[in-house]
Amino acid sequence: MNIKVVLKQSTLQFDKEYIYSVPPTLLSENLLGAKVLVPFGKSDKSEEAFVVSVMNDENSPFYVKPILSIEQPNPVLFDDQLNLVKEMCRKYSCTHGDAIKLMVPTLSFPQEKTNKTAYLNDSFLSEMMLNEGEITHVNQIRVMEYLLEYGESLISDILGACQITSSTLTTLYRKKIINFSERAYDEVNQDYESLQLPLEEKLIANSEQKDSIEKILGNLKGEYREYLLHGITGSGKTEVYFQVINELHQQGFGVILLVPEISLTPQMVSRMNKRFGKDVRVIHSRLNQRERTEQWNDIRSGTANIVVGARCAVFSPVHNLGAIIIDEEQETTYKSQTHPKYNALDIARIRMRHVNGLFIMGSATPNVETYYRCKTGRTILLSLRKRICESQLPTVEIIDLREELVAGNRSIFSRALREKMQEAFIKDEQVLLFINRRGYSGFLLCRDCGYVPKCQHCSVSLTYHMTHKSLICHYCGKIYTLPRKCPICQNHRITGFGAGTQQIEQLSKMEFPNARILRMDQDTTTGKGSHEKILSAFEKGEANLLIGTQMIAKGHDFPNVTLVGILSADLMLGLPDFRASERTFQLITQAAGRAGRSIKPGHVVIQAYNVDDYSILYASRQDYEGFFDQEIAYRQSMGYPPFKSIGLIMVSSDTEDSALIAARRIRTELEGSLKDPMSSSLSSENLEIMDISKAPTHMIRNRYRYRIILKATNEIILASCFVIAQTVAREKKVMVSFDTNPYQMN
DNA sequence: AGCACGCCGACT
DNA sequence: GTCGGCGTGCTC
Repeated sequence: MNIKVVLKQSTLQFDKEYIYSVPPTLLSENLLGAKVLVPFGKSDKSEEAFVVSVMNDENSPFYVKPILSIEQPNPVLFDDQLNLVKEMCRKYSCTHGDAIKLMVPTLSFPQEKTNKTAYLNDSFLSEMMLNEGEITHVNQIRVMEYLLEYGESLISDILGACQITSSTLTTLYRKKIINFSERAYDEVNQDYESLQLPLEEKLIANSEQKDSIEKILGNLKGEYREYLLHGITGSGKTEVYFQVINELHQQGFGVILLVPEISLTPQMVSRMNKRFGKDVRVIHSRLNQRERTEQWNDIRSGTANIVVGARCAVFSPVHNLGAIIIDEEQETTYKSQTHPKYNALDIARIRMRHVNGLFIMGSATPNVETYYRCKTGRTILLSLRKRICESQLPTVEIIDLREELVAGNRSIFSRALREKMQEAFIKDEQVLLFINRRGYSGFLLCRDCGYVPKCQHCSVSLTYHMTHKSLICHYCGKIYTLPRKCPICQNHRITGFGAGTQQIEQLSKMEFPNARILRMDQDTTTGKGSHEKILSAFEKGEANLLIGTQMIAKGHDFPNVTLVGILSADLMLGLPDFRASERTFQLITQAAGRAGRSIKPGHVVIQAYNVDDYSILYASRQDYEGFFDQEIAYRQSMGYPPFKSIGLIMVSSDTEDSALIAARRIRTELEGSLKDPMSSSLSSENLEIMDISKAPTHMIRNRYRYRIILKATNEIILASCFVIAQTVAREKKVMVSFDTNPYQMN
């Protein structure tokens, strides 16, 4: 018998289906989706491969080699996953192996039953020994940066995340910078069988929720259906998900529920556990290889058939998959940043279409692309308009910061915001202050000559970390000491600039000496569960002012918050990104949704310079429809998604010249194929090639970056452009990466 | 990506 | 004569 296989390890140039024969001794029932070893190439080197089809006819056109062995006979990939692999190759121009690696855990060597962890030495942390003299190796810096960010972590996680071997850890241990410890197996892994189930009762749905549930479940006719649950925060989308999952589960279907970031949604996970007990498995990026494999095995074997997880969980091998639900579908975390740069929304659509199931999205501020699908009838729109508890929508006030300047107020707090904050504190009510993460990270500036310290390896300003008294490059992770004086003009007036969360905290302390302040950002959320700690401390009223980035808008309900301030709502509008307006609208709407979640009326103060921008105006009125109408007109006139697909080719090399030369070559190559109708499907009708430009971050990790932006009528066109780019890159020995419809344009 | 083939210059 | 440079092309 003959089979077609694809290689786990290959490149675009030779990635295709290869035909092999199966010797009679190896014949088995379940070959489709199995993992096999095959002899490959002139030297017959043993390669890992996956069976993608079993051929009935024996008359293969060429000589076929027999496979060597069957590694895993039970299908490692289900039929719908095999289909997904093919679609991903087409859509993202990745290899079969690239796609498959997202679907199977890569447990290369057996691991011990204990979980060894490493953490930064306390004395090291307190003495702040961070300086360039002692730690010079990039790998060691990476580890320290990782541990600073995540706290105590599993060794396997560190090795994987920092791309290092254990020798680096040994060195750091010898230098007394880190320590090791061991945690018991059970601490990390729940014992699902002994998990006693105080199963949560289902709540009574209100009429809107009931209507949505009925519409979704009424359509179980074995046809593909796609829904958008459009509901403001607090309208009870979660309960709709749960009742749908419950019904499908009763009927024997499996379900995948995606959430933006597991660590921000502990309630969702615990409610799922309470509701569906031992049938639930949780998948997220903090799992180590063995934990991941265990969860995956339980799902693949059918021991559990409900999966909650982050982006990567969309590939789970769930039996009889009935639905994929994506909560907060507008979140950027659903788009992968590494090749293949898939979007979980697209993956879910492909999978559910193939199995004729349900694809359900939920959001208060849907992606423009998603809402457009509703308008064109491809997605069924279900609206939840009422908040469950009888709370009122907050009142919104827009402050023009230019007028504040004219009035002589150069503080980051407008007069109105300061007044409202004082009022709230007097009434013993709570305040949330949002700052825009992007463009707001603090950096160091010489007040005399204007010098800003930059990373030696990346063309970005270094971020000032007050807690570690150091400068850290957010691109490569290198840590620098804080200069005492300006290296250019030797002056000492070199200080922090830009309103990072830390500066805002300090300014708030000065303005409101009586406020009890909590801050939530990268620095205060190291270690597991720290998000949760800060949020619940605030919920309990241990502070009356919480300052943070968008992350404070998620998860918790704060009934005593009556005032929300957005310090600079329009910072993102200046970015060269076609999604800037959409992101601004989403930020404001989300932030506003945090005000007045109970009987007390809420108030929102939006500070901005571009107060006339439609994203700010519509957000202040909580008018999604109005925003959408204007935004979709803009997208159409400019030829942006969903009307056309944007492709981004990034060429990088260790010299400026070679990167630019390769980028030019790619561009001429692409232009050539436009004019040559015989060679490809590309034409000037379906593809527009922009000029080469320096990437906004021109250098990262010592590599120079140029980009070419493409506008095409569909994504398949882009995929063929990427193949051309890839071929040129191989010739010119440079690196290329590509992205379709990126969420960030840098 | 590897790896073999193949076609030229330098060398024991 | 042969060793080895790396340009080109193939991998069931």
